Amino acid sequence: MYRIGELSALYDIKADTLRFYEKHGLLSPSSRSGSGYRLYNQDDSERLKFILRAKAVGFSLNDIADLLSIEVDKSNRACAEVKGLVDTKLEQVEAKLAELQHFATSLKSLSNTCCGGSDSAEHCSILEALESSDQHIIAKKEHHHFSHSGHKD
Amino acid sequence: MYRIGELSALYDIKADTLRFYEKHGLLSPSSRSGSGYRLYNQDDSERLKFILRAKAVGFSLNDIADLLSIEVDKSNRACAEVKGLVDTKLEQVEAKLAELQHFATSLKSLSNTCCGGSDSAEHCSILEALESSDQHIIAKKEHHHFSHSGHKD
DNA sequence: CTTGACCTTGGATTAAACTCTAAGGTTTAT
DNA sequence: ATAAACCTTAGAGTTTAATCCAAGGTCAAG
Repeated sequence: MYRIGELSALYDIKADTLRFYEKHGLLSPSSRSGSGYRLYNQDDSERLKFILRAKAVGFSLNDIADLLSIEVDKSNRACAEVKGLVDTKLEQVEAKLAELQHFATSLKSLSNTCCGGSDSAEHCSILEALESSDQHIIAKKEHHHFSHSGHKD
Repeated sequence: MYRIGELSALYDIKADTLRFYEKHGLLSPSSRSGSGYRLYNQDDSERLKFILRAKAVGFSLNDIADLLSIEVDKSNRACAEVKGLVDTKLEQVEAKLAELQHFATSLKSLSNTCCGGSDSAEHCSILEALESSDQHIIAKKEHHHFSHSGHKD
């Protein structure tokens, strides 16, 4: 069991951020102490890790709320629906993956080819390195507000 | 040569966004028409594609400005410095890649294992699927304001 | 039994990244 | 030649995601 300060320290975020996520239905502590302190368990911590991961790779809190709703939604029904949601997100993730692999390749070739030592950096251009890129995968976001869960404290 | 409306249509963004990027030193049209219209060439278009790609995978405009500065910085000096910048970004990209691969794997197993048809979605939990995750790569951003290039129109 | 570091709330402020408005100039189509 | 659909600018407004503040309750150490 973590208190808000402990959990926030664990992930190097502000306690305020945790309260913010709670207010917006992303992460609620599984229990409260007698005096009302938030108490987060290991599952809560995993969920937070998930949120931060997803955020780090460019998903909005809206997107993440959608993803997390899958967990809430489980048990006996709407399995096809769930699969649909997952597959949509999977497509987005794979598009991002393709982008990133492209980046990584470009950056690597930049790092290797051009900057071997104290040589001239004549061709140090990311755009040059990327010039052979032609998938325009650039993810279009659908943005439906994520405050759809009536949490209001 | 594209005018602002053409280029923005090409990438499904607002013309305003292009002006915004210009104001913040991310992308300037290579020329102007007699009457002052912005005229973007193919290189400008490539640069924009790069910006949107980077944005889509979670880099801030600050980060992107850093990346693009590599291009500006080329020719004969500061090669080690450039390499340092590239390698830093490469680390970030690879951290994001690892995150995303994790996501993709989890989502795939979710899609395959659990949701064959109209069965129970009892185990449809992303968190369950992600439970074996233990790298806390969650990128910490350094945020130095990106309006360091004195473009002011 | 009080000091200081925690915690609570609601509401204000910030920063990044757009997005829009107002006031006006340009271009193309009828 | 004039309307519709572009373009220009400066500046205000919006959204997202925090982050801070004020007023106060809680708890462990001296």
